Amino acid sequence: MGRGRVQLKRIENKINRQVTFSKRRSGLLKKAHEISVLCDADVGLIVFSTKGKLSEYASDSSMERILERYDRYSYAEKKMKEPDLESPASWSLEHAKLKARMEVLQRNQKHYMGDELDNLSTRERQNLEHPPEGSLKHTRAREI
Amino acid sequence: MGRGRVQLKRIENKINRQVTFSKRRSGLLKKAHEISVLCDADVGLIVFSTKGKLSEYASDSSMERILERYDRYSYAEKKMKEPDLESPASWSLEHAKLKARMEVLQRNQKHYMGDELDNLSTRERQNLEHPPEGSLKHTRAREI
DNA sequence: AAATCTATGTATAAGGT
DNA sequence: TACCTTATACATAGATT
Repeated sequence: MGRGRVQLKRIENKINRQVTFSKRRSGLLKKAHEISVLCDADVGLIVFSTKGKLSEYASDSSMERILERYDRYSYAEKKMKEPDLESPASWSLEHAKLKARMEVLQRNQKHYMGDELDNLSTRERQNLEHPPEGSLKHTRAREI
Repeated sequence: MGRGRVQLKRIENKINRQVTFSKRRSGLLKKAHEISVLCDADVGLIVFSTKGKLSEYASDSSMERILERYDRYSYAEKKMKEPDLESPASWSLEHAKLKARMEVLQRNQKHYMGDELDNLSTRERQNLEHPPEGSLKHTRAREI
């Protein structure tokens, strides 16, 4: 592209790497959007820069919903292939991965439900249990 | 691209849409890979076709790890912005999303731990509790 | 670091096999 | 259906500001 071929290997010059990242990231996000619109595809794209900054794109549905769909699909796929009971080692690896992810989510929950819940007024707690009309609508907007 | 401009709207012709999807998907996956290598970025890409078929790309680290990182980042970001205690409605929306995702993961866990655990031999159960050396190494290969 | 400018390399829309 | 071909649109490396 541009004035010269590109070797598919890490760009060592820090400046060039950053510039190229910025250019290509926008190109990638654009293409992700295009395929989602043109082809009616559900797309989720997550990009962490070297420095750890997050960029993301999610079609129509939110990233949250796409990741849920991904989880469900991955699970269904596993069922299809019939869990490999012959190799409990690799099986327990899958389990460990799931568990690790669970723990992250649980930690989040705990913070929300525990620590921060203490700061909420009684009224706010009631809203948690019985959310005002409309506040959850988005969550159900599109079944997959 | 190609022999004519492209309107950014859903391709109505089913055949063309499928063909374009196939071409663009491979282009998108390629670009995702390129930016990850050239710019040392951590990339996760999830694409569901109209028919619901999944395609995915994940750099070095596995998709599982990228999604964990995404969860952690999202959570940290939320903390930075300081939970908006003034609007419990939107707050409970976030909570509902998290909870929904938890439930998917919990369902997966349950299937693994419940139904299918019954089919494992005693030896295999022991491996679950005390996995053989090396079986979990991959999970810790790269801290973020 | 972001914005603009171009020469050049790529992706891909149509069409063909 | 999937793989070629080719004309054209697009993306982008490198340079400049």
